[in-house]
Amino acid sequence: MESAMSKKREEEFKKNTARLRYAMNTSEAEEEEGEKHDGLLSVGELAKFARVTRSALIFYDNRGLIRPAERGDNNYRYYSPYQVTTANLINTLQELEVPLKEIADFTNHRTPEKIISLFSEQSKHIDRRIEKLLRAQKLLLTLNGIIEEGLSVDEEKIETRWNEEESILVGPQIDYSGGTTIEEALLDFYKHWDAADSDLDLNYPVWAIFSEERVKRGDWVGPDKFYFKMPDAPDRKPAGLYATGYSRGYYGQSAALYKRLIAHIEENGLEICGPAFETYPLNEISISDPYNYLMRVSIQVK
Amino acid sequence: MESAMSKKREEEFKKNTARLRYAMNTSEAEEEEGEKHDGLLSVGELAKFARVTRSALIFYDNRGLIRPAERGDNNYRYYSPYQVTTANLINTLQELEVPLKEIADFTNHRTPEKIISLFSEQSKHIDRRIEKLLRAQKLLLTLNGIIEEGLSVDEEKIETRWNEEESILVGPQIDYSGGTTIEEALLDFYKHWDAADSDLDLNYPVWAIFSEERVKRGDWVGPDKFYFKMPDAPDRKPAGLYATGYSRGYYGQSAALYKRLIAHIEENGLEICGPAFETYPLNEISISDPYNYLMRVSIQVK
DNA sequence: GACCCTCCCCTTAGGGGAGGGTC
DNA sequence: GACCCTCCCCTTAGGGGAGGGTC
Repeated sequence: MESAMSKKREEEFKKNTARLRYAMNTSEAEEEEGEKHDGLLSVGELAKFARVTRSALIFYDNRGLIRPAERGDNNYRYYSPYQVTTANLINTLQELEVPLKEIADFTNHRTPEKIISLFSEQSKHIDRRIEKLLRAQKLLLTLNGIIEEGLSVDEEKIETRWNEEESILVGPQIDYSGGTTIEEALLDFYKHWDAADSDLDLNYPVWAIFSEERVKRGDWVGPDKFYFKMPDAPDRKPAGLYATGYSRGYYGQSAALYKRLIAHIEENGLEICGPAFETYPLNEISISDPYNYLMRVSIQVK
Repeated sequence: MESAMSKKREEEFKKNTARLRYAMNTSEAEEEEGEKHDGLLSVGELAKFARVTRSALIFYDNRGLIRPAERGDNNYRYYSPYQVTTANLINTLQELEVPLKEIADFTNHRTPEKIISLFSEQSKHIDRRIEKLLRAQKLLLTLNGIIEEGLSVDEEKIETRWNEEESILVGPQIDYSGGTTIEEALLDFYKHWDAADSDLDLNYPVWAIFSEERVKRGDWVGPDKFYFKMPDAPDRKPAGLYATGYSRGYYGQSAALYKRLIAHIEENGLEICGPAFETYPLNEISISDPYNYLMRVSIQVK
């Protein structure tokens, strides 16, 4: 590694070091005979400064990532304090999930140009990772909001209330003509968005819409459309007056709830004026027993 | 797991399903004899929708994370489309580095309360991770700026220019009275900040200040203070006129450069009016040969 | 031909000793 | 007593086959 050129520099360096020792009031003899390692660090010490474990440093030594500046007669590792920088750099790259092999490649053949391109690539990578984390966070908070609502609700009562607009992503009209089952329709829904936009976050809950006409007909077996309940989506569940009720059961066991809702609507002299939204605030995400999911149906009324 | 209560619900469910089959125009016989798995997914299909590999799903099955809804007579795995949700949730938690064992614990004993606390804990965790990433990014971009400057510079020329203020973090005055070496002083510098603030980012480059008096005396062996070159730090390298020169060599081989700088200052009728800042734009981070680091000395003049 | 099944071996980045020597 | 050394075995989350059966 060291060229003839740098051999020359090394000699010059030793002269300088001698001068330095003189200035620092230490002698070469003192340093060599007693095997002192002034200003050098043991593994444990470097570990402390670089905030890694001893075993990690031994591992890095074996992998050629940071070789100790010296080995004592006792085979102890002695590191120069400048190696704190190197250890820190390795840590930073590790945090960014650069594999050790790549880090070793870089540190063993480093040039300013390579380092610049490594760093700016990693910086872009950080941007992408932050975006991903923010997306995941939005998902978690959305799910939490839904579950909290599910817990806070009076499951027996049917109420008619004003609901605000909600951001949703609605899928295509479901076609049952070929004997399609609900499960197949749900798969088609996933396929639809999977094909449409590979960047879409398919992790949001999928719920169902029953058209006004279908609800009035008393046909609440298969929904008209599925939709994602997700923020920043292009579609809207319209604001308005909704009669809302709850029930426990598995997906689709909503017939009794629809009947109760319709009875309530009639008793209160209201009229259905929009689709029904069938949602599952407590489903397989938070409930083990599949026959105990909490469903919620809201029908737009006036 | 399934209680007596839910046994009853299951029966009810089967009645509903029968109704559903009727509505959907399929018969029970058709489903049972031919071993059709309508609306169910094979491993490969679920893998596609959930955006994981087949082997990951097999692994999850073995670990009890997602068991297929059914096994065929051929021992094939068949998943319900609702399990896409579960798979997605597992993915999200994995991205957040929740270990599989913990995920399994949660999904096998999930309750709404546990899920809420898991999600909100993870959400806070995301905040912390984003902070860390932004810190790492700031470091990388700072280092890149320094290296780029090192590459773009004319190493031969000495120039006197106006420099803007720079944000730095200055360590304590170095005491050489006990025969302290520079290496030991550097260690003390790290120890100082390590003890002072455990949250400090010690990964920024460490450079040296030589006081005006020391420079004028021609004593450029040991610096007066070390400092971190870092953004958002409390101290300042003052704005002003600086004579700046470059040289190649190892740490501390700066004597010749100081002499050239002082000669330049005298020739140009300038006068030293502040400390010298000795920095290493290209050091072990980007250069392999330790005798070829690029150093830069700036002396404040008027 | 494309999928699916069950082994079985391999990988990354160390952690945690055991057994023995050193400051 | 606190550190350091070199083995050596173990872990997580699968990936990549081999060898054999299924749609």
